[in-house]
Amino acid sequence: MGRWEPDTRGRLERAAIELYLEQGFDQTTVAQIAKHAGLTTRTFFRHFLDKRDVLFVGMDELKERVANTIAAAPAAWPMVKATASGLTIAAAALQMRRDEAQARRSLIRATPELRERELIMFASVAETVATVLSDRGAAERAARVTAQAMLAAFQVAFEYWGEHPDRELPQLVDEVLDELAESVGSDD
Amino acid sequence: MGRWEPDTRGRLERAAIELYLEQGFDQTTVAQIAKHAGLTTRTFFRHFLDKRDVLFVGMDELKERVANTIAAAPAAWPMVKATASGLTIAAAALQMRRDEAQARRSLIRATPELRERELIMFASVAETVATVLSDRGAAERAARVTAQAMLAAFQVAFEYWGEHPDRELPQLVDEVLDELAESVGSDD
DNA sequence: ATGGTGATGACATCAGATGTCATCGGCACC
DNA sequence: GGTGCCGATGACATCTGATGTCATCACCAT
Repeated sequence: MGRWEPDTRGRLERAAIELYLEQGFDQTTVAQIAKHAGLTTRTFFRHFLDKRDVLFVGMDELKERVANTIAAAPAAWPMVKATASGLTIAAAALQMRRDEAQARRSLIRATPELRERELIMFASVAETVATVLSDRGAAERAARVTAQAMLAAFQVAFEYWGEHPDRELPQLVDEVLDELAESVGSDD
Repeated sequence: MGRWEPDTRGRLERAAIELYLEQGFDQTTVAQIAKHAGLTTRTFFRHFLDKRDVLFVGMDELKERVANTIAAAPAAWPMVKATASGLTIAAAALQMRRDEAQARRSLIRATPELRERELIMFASVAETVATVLSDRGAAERAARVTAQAMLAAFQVAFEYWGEHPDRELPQLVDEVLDELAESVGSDD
C-alpha cells in the first residue's frame, strides 16, 4: 500500500513507542512522532484515532480470538469454564510477548489518559464476552455480571503480573479466578 | 467565599449540566459554559479539572462513605458481606437522586469521553474498597479481586437500572450479586 | 484607612484534533 | 505504452481544551 516509503503505519507506530519510552507519553507531541517517522501530523491521525491509539493496536484482534474461543467451547461447559478458556488464550498471547506487554503496562500505569483507554478496552472485551455467553444460552444479566467479574479477575492477575514479572500470566489468571470463586462463592 | 456574585462553583456546575443536556456534551464549549455563568474560561478550569469533571463531583464523597461503611462492618463478616453493605449504601444514595442519576447516566453513555471517566471512577472505588478489605485482614490479592468483581456487579446493576428505571437500585444490586455468586461459586 | 489574601479577569500560548484541497504515485484499462 | 482514475499523503487552516502569567478587585483583619 505504501506509495512513497513503505509501511507508513508501522513507522509511525515504532516512532511513537520509541518516543513514549524515551521521554514519556505526555512530553511527546504528535508532531514529533510524525517528524521522527518522516511524515506529517495529519498523516498520523489518518492511521490512529488519537495519540493513545498507538498503544492498543492489536487488541481488537485479541478480543476476537477470546470471543471465538469461548464461542467454540463445548456447549455443556458452564459459563465460567468457557470464559476461563478464552481468558487463558489471551493470557498466553500476552505471555508470549512478555517484555513488550510489560513495557506497555508500565507506560499505561504512568499515564492516567492511557489508563482510561485501557479500561475502555477491558470493558469492551467484557461486553463482547457477555454477548457470546448470551448467545450460548445464558440469561443476559447473569452473562453480563459473569463476564465483567471474570474480566475484573483477569485485570487483577495482569496487575499482579506487573509486580511479579517472572510468574506466568496464564497460571496467575487461574489462581485469581480460584480466589474469586472462593470469596464470592455461594457456599460462603 | 464569593467576592462578586456568590457560588461561583455552583453556577458553573449548573450552567454546564444545563448546556450538556440541551445541546450535548461535545457540542458544548467551556467558553459557552463560562459565559452562561457570567465568568471566564480560566475560572472554569480553576474549579474543575476538565470539562468532564463537572459530572463527577460528589463521587469522592460517596466513595468515602462506601469505604467507611465497609470498614465499620463487624469484623466477623466475610469480605462479600462487608462489601455488599457498602455497595448498598451507594445504591441507596443514587436511588434517592434517581432522576438526576439517570440523566447523568444517559449523558455518560452517549459520550465515550465521559464513559472513560466513569470507568476511572469505578476503578478508583474498587481500589479503595480493596484497601479497606486488606486492612480488615484479607489477603491482598483476594481482596483486590473481590472488590473489583463486586464493583463489576454493581456496574451491571447500575446499567440494568438504566434500562429499568422503575426498579430499585439497592434491590438490583442484591440480585446481581446473587447471580454472581451462583455463576462463579466454587460449587459449580 | 490600610495592607494582605485569595479569587477572578485578561491575555497569551501550546497541543490535540479535524476539515479541506492540491498533489503524487501506482494501477487498471485501453 | 499512454491515459485516466483512485487512494494515500502533504500543506494549510482552524477550532477547542488546557495551562501559565500577571494585573486587579473585593473582602477581611488590624
